[in-house]
Amino acid sequence: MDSIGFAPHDHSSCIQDGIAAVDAQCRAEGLQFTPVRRRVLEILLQEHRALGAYEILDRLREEGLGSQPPVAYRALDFLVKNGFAHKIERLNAFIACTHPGESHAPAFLICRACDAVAEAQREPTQGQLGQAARDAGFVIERAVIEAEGLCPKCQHKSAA
Amino acid sequence: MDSIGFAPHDHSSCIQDGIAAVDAQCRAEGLQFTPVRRRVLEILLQEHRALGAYEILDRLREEGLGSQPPVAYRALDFLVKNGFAHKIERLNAFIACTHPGESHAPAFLICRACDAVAEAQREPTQGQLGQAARDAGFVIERAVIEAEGLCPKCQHKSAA
DNA sequence: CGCCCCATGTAATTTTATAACATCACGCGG
DNA sequence: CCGCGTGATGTTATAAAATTACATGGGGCG
Ligand SMILES: [Zn+2]
Ligand SMILES: [Zn+2]
Ligand SMILES: [Zn+2]
Ligand SMILES: [Zn+2]
Repeated sequence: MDSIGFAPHDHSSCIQDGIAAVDAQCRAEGLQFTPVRRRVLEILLQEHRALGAYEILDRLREEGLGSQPPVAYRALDFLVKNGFAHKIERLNAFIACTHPGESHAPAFLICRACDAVAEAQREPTQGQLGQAARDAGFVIERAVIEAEGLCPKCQHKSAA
Repeated sequence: MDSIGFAPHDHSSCIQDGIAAVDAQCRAEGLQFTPVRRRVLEILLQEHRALGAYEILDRLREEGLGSQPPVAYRALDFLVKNGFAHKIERLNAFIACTHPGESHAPAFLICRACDAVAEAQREPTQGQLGQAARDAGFVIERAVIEAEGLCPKCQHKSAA
């Protein structure tokens, strides 16, 4: 289970690679990667933090790409449904996927101080949750795994 | 990691025992288990499913116990803060705790067909999530673990 | 062209949650 | 008993998040 997002990195390639990967996958699957959808993904990719739908909508509005809530929600629905973005339930907010195209059982580490969010990959059926489900005879179709706490950077700050 | 909620059981004792346990803990810790708070907990205990704040508010209103949103939200805040109830982020709804008083790192199994919710206890620092956090240098303070799927009963129904 | 399918534009509304301020009850020191 | 602080409630208003419903537009295809 690896995780990115707290470490320094070439962030412009996050954006370029993210768009490129999604663009490729859309072509492959016959999905329409329209201007609004592309722009919303770009906006999300610019941050390693979660943005609220209305925060995204504000940016779209500034650019003349749409001004009513459904515009943002529809683009986000598309991205989430196809695994290009994720909703962080705890925050009512959305984040670009850092592993687009891959299989997908994400978990999130959310820093309460700087709002950074890292995405980690899990093995769905393994671990405590999978075991608890088997014990209960429950079949998991989808799981929300969101941890809140302090990222390495903010731990050092608060220790000072 | 055990879980209750999907199995048949003496449900009236769920309610009585739940109230009694919380009542005892409030006495012990000097917390005020007021009528509204007690009634909200009773309402939650009557179901092994999550209720929205406004759903609870409706019942309070019928009983003349309060009619504005803050009444319900304040009672729920109290219950959640003290570990007597939990918020299910995925549903924007609340559920009574089935292990009041105990240490508390809950995970939830939510049936999408019948809305039943089971609460399981986890070991916070163990498992995949704990490992991912350690790898990333992240310190978890709180985790939201919510699995969605089919409970045993509803699997049989849908198989038919 | 006429049609379907999908994406988009827009208005209105619903659902969820909080802010702000007034009031009340209880306990405690003076 | 009074005055005061603290915490719970009552009430109004508003904010924030999400959806419903209906109108419009553009591309592919027979
Ligand atoms: Zn980056
Ligand atoms: Zn941080
Ligand atoms: Zn029960
Ligand atoms: Zn079920």
